[in-house]
Amino acid sequence: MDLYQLKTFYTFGKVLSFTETARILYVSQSAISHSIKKLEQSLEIKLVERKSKKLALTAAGKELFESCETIFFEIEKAKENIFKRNRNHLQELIIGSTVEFGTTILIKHLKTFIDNNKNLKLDFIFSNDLSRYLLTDKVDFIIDCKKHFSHDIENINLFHENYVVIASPEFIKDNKITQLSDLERVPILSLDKEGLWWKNFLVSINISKRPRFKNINQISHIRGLINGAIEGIGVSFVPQYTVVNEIENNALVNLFPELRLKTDQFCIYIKKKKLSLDKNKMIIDYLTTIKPAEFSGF
Amino acid sequence: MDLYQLKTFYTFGKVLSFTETARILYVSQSAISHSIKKLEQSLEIKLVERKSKKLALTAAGKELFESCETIFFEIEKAKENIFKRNRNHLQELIIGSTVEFGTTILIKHLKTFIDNNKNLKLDFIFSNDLSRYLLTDKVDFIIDCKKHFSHDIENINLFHENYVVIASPEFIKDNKITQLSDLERVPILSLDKEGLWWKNFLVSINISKRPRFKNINQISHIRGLINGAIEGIGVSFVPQYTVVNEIENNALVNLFPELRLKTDQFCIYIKKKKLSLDKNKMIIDYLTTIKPAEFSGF
DNA sequence: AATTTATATGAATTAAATTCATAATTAAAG
DNA sequence: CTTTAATTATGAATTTAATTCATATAAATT
Repeated sequence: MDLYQLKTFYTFGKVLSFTETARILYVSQSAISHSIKKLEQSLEIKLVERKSKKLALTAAGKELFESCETIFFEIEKAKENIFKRNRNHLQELIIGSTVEFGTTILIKHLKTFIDNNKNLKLDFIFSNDLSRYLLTDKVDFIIDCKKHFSHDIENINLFHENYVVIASPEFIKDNKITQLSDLERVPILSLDKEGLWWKNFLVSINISKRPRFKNINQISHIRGLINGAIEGIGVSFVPQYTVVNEIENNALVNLFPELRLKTDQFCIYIKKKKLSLDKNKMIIDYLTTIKPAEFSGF
Repeated sequence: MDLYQLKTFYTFGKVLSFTETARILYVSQSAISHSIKKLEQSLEIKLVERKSKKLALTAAGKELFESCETIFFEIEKAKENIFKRNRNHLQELIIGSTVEFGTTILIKHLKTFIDNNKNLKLDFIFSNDLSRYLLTDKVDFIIDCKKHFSHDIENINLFHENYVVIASPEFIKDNKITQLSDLERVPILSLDKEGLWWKNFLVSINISKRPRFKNINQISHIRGLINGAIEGIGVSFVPQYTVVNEIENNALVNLFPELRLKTDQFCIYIKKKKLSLDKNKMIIDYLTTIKPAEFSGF
């Protein structure tokens, strides 16, 4: 069993595409095709189901892939052990997180950690579609409000994210917004066209009182939603921590502070095996000692 | 971390010699030297202590070697898993055992097992110095009367080996051997020159009655000791199971059947990790259900 | 001191993986 | 229902990297 063919197969198993595997490993698609074929020949068993253009692992392939998870993790661990002895070697740790949380709250709270762990190089990938980063090991772990359930993924609660409905004081005055039903006649700013972004708001309100938005404007970034509200374009719905300052400055007003809106649970999601790596232990220890309230912006 | 350099390092770690590693991997000594050097360079750490001609692992080297044990065992396991799906693939299992026990008793008892496990190819290495076969993974496990203690080696008791003092009826008559002290004036046949082979005999006898051999003849194989006794060259000391037939035929006589001689404990010694491999489980299960008495030749 | 045995090293060689160029296949788009 | 774009397969050419060769160096053994 050739170890490099195995490595190629493992990478392929995560993405199920030869072209993508080639990109990840910085080689040509042809190399991947040759490599996997040779592995199959040497083991005398089909690992990849090539029906049409869509590729999938065979039963044997799935089994071998599971073994690969262990094998390559052990290699990873061995590397960490060796590098720990190497004073001048920087360990690398890559965190994936949602864009807004990552760029503001996370970065802010990690300052101390980064200063105290000079032997650790922290990289960040901010995205709102974190699943594949986690599964393909492009990150060591992710911090996400979406759920990721799998037998080999551990989830660690961090905090509940509160949402607020916001608008500028002028907008509220001009449009005379005092109650929920008023939202039906003003522009609703949402990440998506359909207003699904407001889901947590809507499900928190009794169906009889729930406003039916008539006028939804899409703005595809949270910072856009915030600035849109500040400029008086409409009403926005955003995580509370993103607008703590704006509300304090009276640039924005929390429209319905009395409402108990559904919160999102932010968790760390990490492959169980990776929990045993020191670098992950350290930063997770650090993150879990931060009080939930600090994360939510208070 | 290059996986083939790692494999080379792992093999080296077992034998601590570049030349020997080269032999095992069927490459030149130069290749090993280059390979280990490159690995050290890529990890930026010394793995091998090259003081004089004798090589040893550094602390980092030992740590990496331990990791290798896990890594390459996982690969072994992965292989077994895949090959199990392959109907026409023969699994290989190599047993190491002492020469006499292996060539007679073991072979005899494994007949049924071999017949019932056609998908398993059994190989045997018979030697009286089994340690290195075990530690270098040249065998899957060994059956030995010598002790092998290590944190990662499991031992499983099989049976006690009884020894007997034997001579031909003619020899006994001619030399009028009736008591222990008679042994002092006849040729003593021993595997070694010094008569250490008779250790189990001597320690079993009170020091006051213990004979002091005057005339020791070395014969370097047990079968030689037996045939030497049959031919009337002298008195031999051998495991009981080796001469069951000869005693029955009256070719040999058990000289002091009333003595309670020290026995040797025969055990299976196997690297703990290997216990989880199916092929090993199967044969060990089989061996441990055989009654000790059957092993000792009754 | 001489001989044997073991490791180190740079250059030459060899082996094997990768790329290149292109065909074949299929999904997606118009 | 074409056309286009994207993906995999394949054999030959190329490139890369490991291995050998030839030899030096060093230590242990006789």
